[in-house]
Amino acid sequence: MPELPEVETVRRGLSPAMEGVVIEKADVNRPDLRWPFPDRMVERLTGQRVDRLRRRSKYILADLSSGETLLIHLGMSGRMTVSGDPLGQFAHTHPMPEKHDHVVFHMANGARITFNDPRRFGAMDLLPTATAEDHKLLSVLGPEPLGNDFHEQHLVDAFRSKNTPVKSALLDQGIVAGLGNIYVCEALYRGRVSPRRKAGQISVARVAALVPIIRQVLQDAIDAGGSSLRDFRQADGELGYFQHSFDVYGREGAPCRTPGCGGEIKRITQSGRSSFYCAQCQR
DNA sequence: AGTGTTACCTGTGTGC
DNA sequence: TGCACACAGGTAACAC
Repeated sequence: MPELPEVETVRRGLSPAMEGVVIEKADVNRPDLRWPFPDRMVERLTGQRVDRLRRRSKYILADLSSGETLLIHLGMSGRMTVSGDPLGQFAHTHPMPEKHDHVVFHMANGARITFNDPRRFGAMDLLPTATAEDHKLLSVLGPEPLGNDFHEQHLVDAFRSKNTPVKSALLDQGIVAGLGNIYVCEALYRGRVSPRRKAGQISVARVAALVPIIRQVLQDAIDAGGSSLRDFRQADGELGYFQHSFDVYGREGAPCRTPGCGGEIKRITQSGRSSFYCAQCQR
């Protein structure tokens, strides 16, 4: 489950194989992922040109020439990989079909895009492009963390009356859209804020400081091609590299990297998820 | 209303 | 090797 940087990495990888290209055929190999696929999905995709691939939070949006948009979510374990395009940018030969290859797009340029998702927490839907932001999954989202609507005042206002731990607040997609467990941990470490602190109890200055930190963490991860843990692959099947840059995530028991801190990274559970942090320098 | 917990799935790693 | 168990990047539906 890719968070925003991983989804953006996938989108960029798919773009040269899909944008401006007609979907010649779509294989839909099961009736559902997390939810049932939309009615007549194969018919509504076949013959449509992908005019643009966009991203909103962790969703990939493919605007089709029919006036509909294909919404794709990778859930926890979803992958989309490209094979066999005629430009030779990707692997030349198509791989053998694998278990959990739920949807396959056969593009008119010879590329094949395979959606594989073992846990099936992913989703796909078709919606009118003109009113895409009204879709129930998108209408509840807060601002894009890398966009202009995510600014210091927004986060200060969102946190002001929150009695919940800042960890939960930053995971709340209605406050800011696209962060997940990893990047929240990393951003709080860089901001020296304890994940246990109540959001409404942090000083305005420290909340404001989190905004550029969040942007930077995400941008650093995008620049590294995302993080590859168990499941994530870029669209060309390559690994991302940002996992080597984690300061706290997955580093339970390891020394804190803050110069002179001397603390040790701890793991605690907050609302069912692991939080990694240094209790010494994150307050 | 706001907040925490559970459930949806399969795969993998660990310890016995 | 086999087995049980904990855990995994998300999010919606619950139960307070």
